Amino acid sequence: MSLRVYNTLKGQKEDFKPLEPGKVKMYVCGVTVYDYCHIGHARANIVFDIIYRYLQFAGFDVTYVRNYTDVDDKIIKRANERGISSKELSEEFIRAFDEDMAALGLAVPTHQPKATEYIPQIIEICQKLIDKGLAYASDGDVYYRVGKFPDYLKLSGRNMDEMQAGARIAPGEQKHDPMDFALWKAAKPDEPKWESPWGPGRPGWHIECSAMSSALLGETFDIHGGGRDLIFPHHENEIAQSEGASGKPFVNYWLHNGFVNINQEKMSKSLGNFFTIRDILKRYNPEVLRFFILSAHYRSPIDFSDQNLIDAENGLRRFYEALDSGYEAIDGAQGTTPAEDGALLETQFKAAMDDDFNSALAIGHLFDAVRTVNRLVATKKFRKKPELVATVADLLQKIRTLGEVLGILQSDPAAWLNQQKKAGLVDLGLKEADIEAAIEARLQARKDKDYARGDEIRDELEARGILLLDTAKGTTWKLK
RNA sequence: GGCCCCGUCGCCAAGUGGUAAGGCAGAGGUCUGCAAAACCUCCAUCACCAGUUCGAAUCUGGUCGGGGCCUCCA
Repeated sequence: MSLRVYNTLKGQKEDFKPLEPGKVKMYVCGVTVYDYCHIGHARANIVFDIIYRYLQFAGFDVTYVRNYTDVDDKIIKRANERGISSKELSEEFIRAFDEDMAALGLAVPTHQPKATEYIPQIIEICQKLIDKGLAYASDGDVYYRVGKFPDYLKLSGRNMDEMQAGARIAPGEQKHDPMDFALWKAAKPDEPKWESPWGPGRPGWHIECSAMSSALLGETFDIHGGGRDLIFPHHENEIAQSEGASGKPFVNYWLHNGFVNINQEKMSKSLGNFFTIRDILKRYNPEVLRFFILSAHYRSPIDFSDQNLIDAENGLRRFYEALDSGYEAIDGAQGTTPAEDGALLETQFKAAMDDDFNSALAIGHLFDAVRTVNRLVATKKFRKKPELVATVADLLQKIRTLGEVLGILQSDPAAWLNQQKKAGLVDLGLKEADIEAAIEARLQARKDKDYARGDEIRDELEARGILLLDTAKGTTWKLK
């Protein structure tokens, strides 16, 4: 089974063949750093995180580049509003971004370039495009002459005539044609600026990705990713810039993740219905958010709601409870003997991920493995059956290894469950000591065969959201 | 208006020609003093209509419904 990916450029799934066998060069558009990241950013970054992880798991040597766009109209505007420099503002939000991504457990990319560190390369591309007649300087600005690039709109599948109907030239722009776009913008007063052959100015909107990707990955590379909304104009323009300048194919596989919706509607700042990652992590474990996102295919829209996150939390709990009881049951036994069930799980997992990174299907297979573990552990005289213990040990090992590819199931099971319980207690306004005291009281009542009193205590706790569990090792509790 | 996507069990969600994964919820059972968890069993013909095909959730056309891009956006 080999990897297949959906390529936006072709509109279909294709066999994935890297330029250089065994190596993958991947670029993903990062964020413009002027505000806190929202859950849409979380999805995009988590999705490409697991693509990065899976490619490595599949044996590729991956170079992963994710940029920071730290010069931009929105940054300038926001910095001016706050009376600080663009640099101060962008540095603040780069830190915030890094914190958020770390909280979400993302692997760190190979390179994380900043646009402002690539100004010379940006100017070079602009010059090359001017030399080739694909761009022109106009009153300190530089614009891309879209009409000179025949492949324009090949990614988004649009048509020039229809696009032109809606295009217009904004006041202050010096375009020859409404469809042309800015590569370089002359600096206005109080704007960050760099010297250039066309006077002091700053990069346009799309050029930095062309510059950084070619500098770090070469003129042609394997994978370019980002959200669907970047297909036009951002990625379309990147293609025009990069292929225009180099005369070579820019990217072989374009991957785009779907949106996060709120109540079936796109989340957006203009609608005011967005949640920041920080907001979410106050209420939910980061792994819950990741699990929720990975429980749908990356190209599908996903609906964000409390109920859906609670469902995800319950699903994750099933994993951790199985891991917890499984590890306890094997009591330190190692999965030295590869078992049939474990091999099957790995085969199915790979098949799912090979099919355009179908994490939802992969998780389904992991759930199957959980049931197998639970079933075996519940077998009578389990501990006296070495072959079953070995199978469970192997399965638990596999579940964790494959979980790591998805960035989940890496916590200590008991600790994770405990942390969930404690977080829930705070919500319920209860203290652990009170519960322990109630358990003691009930234990005494049961010793005295006063089951009525015992049940009464249990019912009282249940009414407050706590379930008591009688196990072989004593009474524990969990959130209802 | 142009381009594009989606509509699968009560909910979430896989499944692009071969007869519907998985999770949650629900029903019955095993276990339990009673419970909980776990396990076992059960629980959908895929918005609608018409085609293509030996065979369609999967292909084609149409209808209805929802969403996205075309302006900053993951």
